[in-house]
Amino acid sequence: MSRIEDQLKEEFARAAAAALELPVTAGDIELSLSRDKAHGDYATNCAMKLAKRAGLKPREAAEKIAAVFAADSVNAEKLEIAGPGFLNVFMKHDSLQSVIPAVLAAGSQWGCSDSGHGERIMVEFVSANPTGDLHPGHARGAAIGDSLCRMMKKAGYDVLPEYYINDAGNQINNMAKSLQARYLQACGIDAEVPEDGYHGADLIQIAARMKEEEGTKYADMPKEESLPAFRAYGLQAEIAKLKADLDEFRVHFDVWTSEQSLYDRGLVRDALDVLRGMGRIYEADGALWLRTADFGDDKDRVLIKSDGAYTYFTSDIAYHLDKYNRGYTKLIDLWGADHHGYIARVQAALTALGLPENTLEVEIIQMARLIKDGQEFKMSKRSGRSVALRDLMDEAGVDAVRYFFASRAADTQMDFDLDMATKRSNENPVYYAQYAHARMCSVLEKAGETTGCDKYDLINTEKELTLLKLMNEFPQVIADAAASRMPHKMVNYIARFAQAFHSYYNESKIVDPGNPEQSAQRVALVQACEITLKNALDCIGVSAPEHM
RNA sequence: GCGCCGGUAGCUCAACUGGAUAGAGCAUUUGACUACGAAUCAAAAGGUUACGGGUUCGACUCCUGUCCGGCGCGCCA
Repeated sequence: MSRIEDQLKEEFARAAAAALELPVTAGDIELSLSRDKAHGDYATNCAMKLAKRAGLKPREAAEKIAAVFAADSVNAEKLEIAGPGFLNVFMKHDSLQSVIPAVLAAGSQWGCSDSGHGERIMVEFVSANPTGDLHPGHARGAAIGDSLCRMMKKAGYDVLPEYYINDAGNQINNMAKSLQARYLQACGIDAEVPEDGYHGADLIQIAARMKEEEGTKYADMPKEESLPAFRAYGLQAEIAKLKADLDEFRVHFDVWTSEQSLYDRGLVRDALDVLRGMGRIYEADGALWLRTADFGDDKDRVLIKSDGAYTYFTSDIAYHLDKYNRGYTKLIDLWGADHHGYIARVQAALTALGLPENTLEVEIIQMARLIKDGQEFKMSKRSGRSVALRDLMDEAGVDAVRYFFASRAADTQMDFDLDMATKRSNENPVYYAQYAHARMCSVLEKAGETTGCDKYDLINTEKELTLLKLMNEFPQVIADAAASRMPHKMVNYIARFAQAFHSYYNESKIVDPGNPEQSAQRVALVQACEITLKNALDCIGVSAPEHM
């Protein structure tokens, strides 16, 4: 897709192999956009990388490669050796210009590639317990996970986003008891939410709706007897709410898997049988243990407690085995930072099951502190006073929240400044990018219908060439962000691209009746920019408005 | 005590996974609306990359020691 970069890599590989007499492939060549125009358009450090293997000094290796590099074959103007051994390529303008018709032809598909080679990947994320509202940490995971899935699809992976519903554990009983208390309160009966229950406001609303729909018939029942009804009602209400909130947040899951269903379908028992057959489990202290310590965990872990109940760990093993058995060779899990201690034991369990190394890849989503009025906004489980995803969406809007969460690397703690996110002004970076898009649309509107040009030889100012290079880079940026699981790289790209366009816009008159040929070419350039920026924003699920 | 993540400009964060002079936004200062949208642009200022040692052509990045912050270490989920 990124024709120029691929061609350059191949030519460098050929030249290096011939000059240094080493086996070098295009995959070994790192190519980067030069930041300083004195360093040309593209640069590679391959001479320095290969020098040691060739037994040469970096500079000597660079000279040898440069001597056999065929600049003409890749439409390059010239090649220069610089600094300790960098090879800088200066491209002919027409090779950069050719990106414009490529973008116009590809349209909404521009940026897609097959760099993922159709690899089957399941991405499991959010997976919050159905016991309350989604908090900022979940929102961060949702924004990152969904952006990742969007980009992996564009980069040619066969990706499946999935949500795991923890509907089988004690926490559901606690939720049921809490809902029961709220229901009784709604019926005017004195009742208290248990100490270890859920105190969030959402259960008050659910209780009110339950009373409305089913009346007060549970008020007179013994608590034990009515509990299953609260459990069932609460579960479906919480799950429906999760789906609605995530839907509004533009986060989509192809599959929702229920933990309880793993038991119902016998998958937990099956997984246990497999482990038993492999001799990985033993009994001690009345419980059943898995030998995770043999596979890198600190100690062995309990699968069945002495009271006969399964642990969460056991169903989780069954779940991951099921994912694998469904044909996914790569399993990506996004977990909150407070679960990082759990990684070693799950990895150990999968190794014990005989799954290939590195089948499971856990990405840790670090905490997000909420800053309001310049101070940290702490949330309290007890009072149920906390900020939910819904609050964030209401206050700041989906675009701003998604953009902000996607803009930071997942594994670093971050502050979410509500005051800034709420501002609909230039202090908020998402508007900068969206405004660039609106401006492009505005220009195109003024220009009227366009069909592109035969050539783009008049697109050659410095700022125009910058835009061309950025567009050339786009498919590679998606592929990189997907492969490295770093959606924030796309946000960086968006910011750079918007900046380049704003700068160009202020410098140049685009629609100019007095200069029809140049005008037509520039309009086509803007059209290609609009497609690129829109597709880039789509990678992180942010809208590209035509007017603001 | 052990483990994981982090410490970069006044603040919030980047840095193409070892590359050239460490970059953006906000805040501060200066200039630009009689051109397609000023939610913009142009420019200035701001740094011993927590601290020491090591590895090499080259270190914010890798190794090692110390200090600081967050999180985790259950027959909970």
